[in-house]
Amino acid sequence: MGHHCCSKQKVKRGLWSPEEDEKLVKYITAHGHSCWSAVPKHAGLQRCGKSCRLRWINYLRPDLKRGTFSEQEERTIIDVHRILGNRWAQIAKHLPGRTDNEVKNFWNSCIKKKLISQGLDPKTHNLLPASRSLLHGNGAANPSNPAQFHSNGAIANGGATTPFTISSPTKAAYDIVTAPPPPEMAPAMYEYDDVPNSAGMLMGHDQAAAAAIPPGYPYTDNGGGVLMSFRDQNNAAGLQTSMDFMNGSSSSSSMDHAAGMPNGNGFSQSMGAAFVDVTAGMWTTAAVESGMCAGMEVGQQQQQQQQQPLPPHGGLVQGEVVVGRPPVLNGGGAAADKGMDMMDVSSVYGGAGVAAFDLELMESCGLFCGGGGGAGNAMEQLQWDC
DNA sequence: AACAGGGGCAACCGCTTGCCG
DNA sequence: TCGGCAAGCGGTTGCCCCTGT
Repeated sequence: MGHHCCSKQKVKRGLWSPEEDEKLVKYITAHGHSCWSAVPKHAGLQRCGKSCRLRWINYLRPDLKRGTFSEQEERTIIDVHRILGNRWAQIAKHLPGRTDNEVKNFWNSCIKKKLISQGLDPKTHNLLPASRSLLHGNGAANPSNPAQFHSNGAIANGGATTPFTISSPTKAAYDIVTAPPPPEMAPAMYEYDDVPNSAGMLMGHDQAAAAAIPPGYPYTDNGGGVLMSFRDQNNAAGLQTSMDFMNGSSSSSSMDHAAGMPNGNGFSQSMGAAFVDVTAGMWTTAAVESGMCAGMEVGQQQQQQQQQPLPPHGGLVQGEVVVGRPPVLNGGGAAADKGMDMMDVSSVYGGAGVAAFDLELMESCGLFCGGGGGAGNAMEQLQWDC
């Protein structure tokens, strides 16, 4: 039984021959594919339009990246899958040059097994019951194993929670990035001081380093909140916007404008859950210093990352912040209100073509909680094309 | 050398979504 | 508002190749 779209015509099925590929590529290159159902006829192929479309998207497209997945790509898939589940097309959007089919196959053939071998449920990313009991037994953690590390982080916080990380190299019009710190601050702000010990527990943050932040530095808290900066990459002047995720306010905001928000605080209010994709060191420094989030712990995904200096802007570096439920949140933070037990936020240095912020992901996570600021459902207003 | 089994990948199937008249 | 059509998407199938026996 063929496709309903091509049941009337005799179509070939199965593997594509090089000749067919050539015909299709020639035609698409010359004429594009305004209507797939018309493509096979005009290209001289005995295939249905759907088959042509699949062949083009999954195999012939010139911008496809072939070959094995890199470690970074693998991590991205795992991270995004933890949030989105089997939404392969969405996951593939975070991997330039990869198709949903490719990601799906890679997951089924490789990652799934890896996770299982690490004692993780590939569906939920939680520990499998057997592994959970084992870990409760000795609490050993391997810092070089991110998946295991996550799990131990959750356990250490007493939670049956599912932390997640986000890494979103997408083409967003607005990237949320953190401005490079002043040189004298770089070590304190960007180096991870917090190294999990052998039992998988996370050590406290380097208070001395946090205290070294000069008063008035834009990324420190302003009395219980956390500020972060948005840089409009389309703005030649490099307009920056500071936002306070705990207190639900922001300065004149290009983000708000982009989101069609007339006032200057709607976006940040919706972000009351303090979900930020911000440099982990910065975020935690500010948070810890302010004492805002007593349950916050700083994780380390890779020992290597901790020892590396601040990467050049444009690179992609992922850190991780594991945020425990704070006993008290200032300013009506939605994290406590909505029972968000734990967040695990990647930090990404966004350069050109790298979005450090993905609203779609956040929406999927239910992170836009309304924030109690009367801004309504911000996501309904945010029609961003991620 | 022949065969079986498993893994990986390309392609298909069918449902959903979005657009347009 | 409704129906038809095309595209998008996720799950599934089937083929090919590699490896072990």
